[in-house]
Amino acid sequence: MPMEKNFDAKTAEARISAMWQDRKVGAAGANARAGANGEKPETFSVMIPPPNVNGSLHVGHAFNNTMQDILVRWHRMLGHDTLWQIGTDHAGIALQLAVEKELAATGSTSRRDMGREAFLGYAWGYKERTSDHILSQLKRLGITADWDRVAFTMAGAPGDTRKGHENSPNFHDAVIKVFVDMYNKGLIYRGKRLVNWDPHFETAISDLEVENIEVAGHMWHFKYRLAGGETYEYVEKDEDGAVILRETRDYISIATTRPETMLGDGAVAVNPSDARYGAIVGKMVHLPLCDRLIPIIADEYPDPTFGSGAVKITGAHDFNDYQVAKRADLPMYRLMDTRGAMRADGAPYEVCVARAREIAAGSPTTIEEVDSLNLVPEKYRGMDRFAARLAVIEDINAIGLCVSTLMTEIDPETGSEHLTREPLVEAKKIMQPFGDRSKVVIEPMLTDQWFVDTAKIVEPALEAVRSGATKIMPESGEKTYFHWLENIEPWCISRQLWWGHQIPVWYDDAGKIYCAATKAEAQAQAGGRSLTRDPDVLDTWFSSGLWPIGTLGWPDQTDELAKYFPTSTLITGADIIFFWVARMMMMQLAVVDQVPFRTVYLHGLVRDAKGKKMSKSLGNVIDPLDIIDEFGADALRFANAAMASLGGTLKLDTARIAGYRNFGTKLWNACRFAEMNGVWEGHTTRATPPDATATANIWILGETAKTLAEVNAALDAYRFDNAADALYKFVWGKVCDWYVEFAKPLFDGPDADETRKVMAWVLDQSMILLHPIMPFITEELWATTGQRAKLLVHTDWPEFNLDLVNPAADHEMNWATGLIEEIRSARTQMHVPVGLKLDMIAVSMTQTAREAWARNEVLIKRLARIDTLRDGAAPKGAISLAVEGASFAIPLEGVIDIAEEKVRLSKSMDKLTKEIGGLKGRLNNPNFATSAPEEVVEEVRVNLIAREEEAAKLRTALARLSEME
RNA sequence: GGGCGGUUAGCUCAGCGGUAGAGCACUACGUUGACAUCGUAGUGGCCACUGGUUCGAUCCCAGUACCGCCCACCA
Repeated sequence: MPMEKNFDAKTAEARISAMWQDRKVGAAGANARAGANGEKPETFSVMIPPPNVNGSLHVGHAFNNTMQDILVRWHRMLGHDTLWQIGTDHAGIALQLAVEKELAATGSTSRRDMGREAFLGYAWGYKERTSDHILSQLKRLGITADWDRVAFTMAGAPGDTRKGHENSPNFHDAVIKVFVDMYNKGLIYRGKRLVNWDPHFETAISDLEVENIEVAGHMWHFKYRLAGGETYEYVEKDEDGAVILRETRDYISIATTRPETMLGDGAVAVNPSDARYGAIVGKMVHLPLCDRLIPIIADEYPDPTFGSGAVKITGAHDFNDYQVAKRADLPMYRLMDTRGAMRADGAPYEVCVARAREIAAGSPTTIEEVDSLNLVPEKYRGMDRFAARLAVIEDINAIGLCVSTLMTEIDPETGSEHLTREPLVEAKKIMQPFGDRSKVVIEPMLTDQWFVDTAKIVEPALEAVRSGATKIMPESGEKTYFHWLENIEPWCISRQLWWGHQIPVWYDDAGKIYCAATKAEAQAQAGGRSLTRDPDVLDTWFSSGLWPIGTLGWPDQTDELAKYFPTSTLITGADIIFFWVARMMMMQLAVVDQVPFRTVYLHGLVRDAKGKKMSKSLGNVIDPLDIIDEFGADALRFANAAMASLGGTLKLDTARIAGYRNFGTKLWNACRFAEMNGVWEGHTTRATPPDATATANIWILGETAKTLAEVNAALDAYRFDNAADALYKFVWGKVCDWYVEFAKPLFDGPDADETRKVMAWVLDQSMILLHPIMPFITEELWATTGQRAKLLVHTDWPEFNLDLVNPAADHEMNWATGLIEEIRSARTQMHVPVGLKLDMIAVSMTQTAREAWARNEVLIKRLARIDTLRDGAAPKGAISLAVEGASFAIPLEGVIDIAEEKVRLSKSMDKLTKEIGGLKGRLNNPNFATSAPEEVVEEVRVNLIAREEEAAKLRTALARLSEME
């Protein structure tokens, strides 16, 4: 049965993928070979960055998983006991968003109407669907993870259907155990803190989930009048100390980009060094629109050179103000509800403000009481924060408390100045925080949350990278890692969501905390008191932070944990170094006191061909399945490998993928040619190369050895691009372009048998070496050619070495191919018809050249389309060729254009002259000879001699041409 | 504001002390015993700019410009 011209990726991939799964290729230790003395096989383990179950995989996942699969296949073929742990992440907030969108799109009842339990049931169903799809996408990519070990970060949580992750360890129990242990060790605490609040999801989020985006905003200036009608002398000076403004004021001017928060101000702060306000520090000002007074306090925070130098302090709604308020022990009045609207709860304003006045006057209070006071005047209650902003501005302006300022205008024609008074509203670019998922403006909000006291667990994570116990690649990643961890903030881990691990904490009526793995245990602690469970769930990253040990069955001391942990390599996007990598480091070290991985490889973001971020709104999202449908998985994988240089962004260009699809076809057809010539007949797959006597055969064996060495070195250094490049150049540039062509005449000669053996071996090695990158086509070729004892995926990685390289054969092949290229080039430029066979005259030839010619005559003649070679002088009307040790002439009287030949030779001559000039220049520089290393000087000398020899031959040829004119 | 990275052929990128490489694109030719998803031969580059170190710099150092990315509390 003859081979088809092309590899049929569509049908073959599905068949091969199914076969790999049937034979449990990915199962831990599938190829594990013990060493010579029966010792334990070396292990190699990687953890997939678990894809979020909120959607489908994009090209970034394909890229990431290709690299993992290349490493895993490589190590498996090396005989290492290999584990690729696969699974998915429940993706807390992201999944909740996806489910809400689906509910909205299908017109179902909303989350709130459904209630927590029904919503969770729906979410589990959603997860089953997306998880199935994601895993099937990964299978189509050809990855050989251990499919019996699909883990899930919420496995074992209440409501778990177990569908899609039947064998996952109970991740929920592990997460809960870690929480309880950390709580008991004082590493997790609860507190009322200012956190980033997402008004859409109505939950706290961590700092990392906030994106600061520059938007066009405004800054308003308001007057806060001094209490009791007091006044003071306001003096403003310029940089040189000259007075530029002096006036009596009864107010202090404050600036704000968020006017609505003034309703919750606790003070106005000025810098203690600010001479303008020294006289009024400690005095009270009247808060506009509100029926209360607040003090002017001194604090280092305000910058006297910015704005008016006075800052309103709203402790409950601004991170800076929060710090000031804490320092000054100011009450922090929360103004908004969970949806970001001005509070409508609590007692009437009159009642609240009366109590606030008492508190300000020193009446004892509690955080809870302050939080219960609603200091939003009735007029604004229930208004959205943005509507309230406009209302506040309008109302302050109406009572004349918007600052007007002196503005200078210069008449461009007369040059005269005149003063105007304008209400001051500055247009100002402001950095506004947005939720990375919800895309709504984040509100700093004073709420009760759970925190990991990261400062207490950060040090081992820093030390592990400092000491090299874990290596981060590229190295710049380590700097990023250090910078973040050295400035780490407490990690807010509680989320007011439904989808996630519910926090294992119960409260009694007095609010006392009982943290325990189960309610029964909590109840045991609480005695007869009735308990209520904390409704919050954990940040999704808290559980994915435990991915390495959780997937291996911790806290049980499983065999896998003993064998595969710490894992070998983590391959993940540089964008989640803080979210995930740093937290895994901290968590694993805190829980099991070991680093989670030896090496971290960080890669960039995959973008489209133009370098644009792929996004749904731009419509430039590429679905990896579409690419696989069009070009095959191997082409996508090869493109991924070839793009994977360390660092930077990666642009995915379909033209490039098409090129690698073509590469697969090229390999396929080379094998087809070999098959047609029966090279695999009676062939047994062999580890050692066959003996070779023909130069071309000796040469290609050496090239194969070089390629193996390059691929090994590249993969060892995580240079997937170099590995792909070496293989591409070898298979296309060496095997197909030259060796297959050489083999054609060799098959007709005395070396036919040897050539068949060599070709079979070389192509076998090509399949093996390419297999980690292009597994499908190579597996198919492996099955199509020869008798194979094992699947290619189970075949041993070769061990032959560079002894196979024969420098003499290399040199001779380079000479022969160089000569062929010279002849072909001359023929083309002289417009010699392709089909015309030519005779060639050896004008001069050294003994070495004669021997080289003799050994490769049949190859050269065929590839250069030369009929005969004889000795003699160059006749009139011939093309001249000069190569090492020989000069040739090809008589073409009547065929060639003398002028054109002259141009051709002159062009070569120019190039040579320039080169010789450079070489001579260097040699003639006395400093070069004395300072440069000897071998460099020698190289230049040898080079110069060779070039001058060539030049001499060319000169002769040119002179002859001139005679003919 | 701080940090990190980039600037090499028309495009996408390698190279990183010895006078430049690949793929794609482009041009010409081509049904040569596998391959037109191909072959052969070509075209195309003051390696961003300015200094410095060196016998020698695309490569090392300093500065400039432009472009990215990350982090950050200027009200």
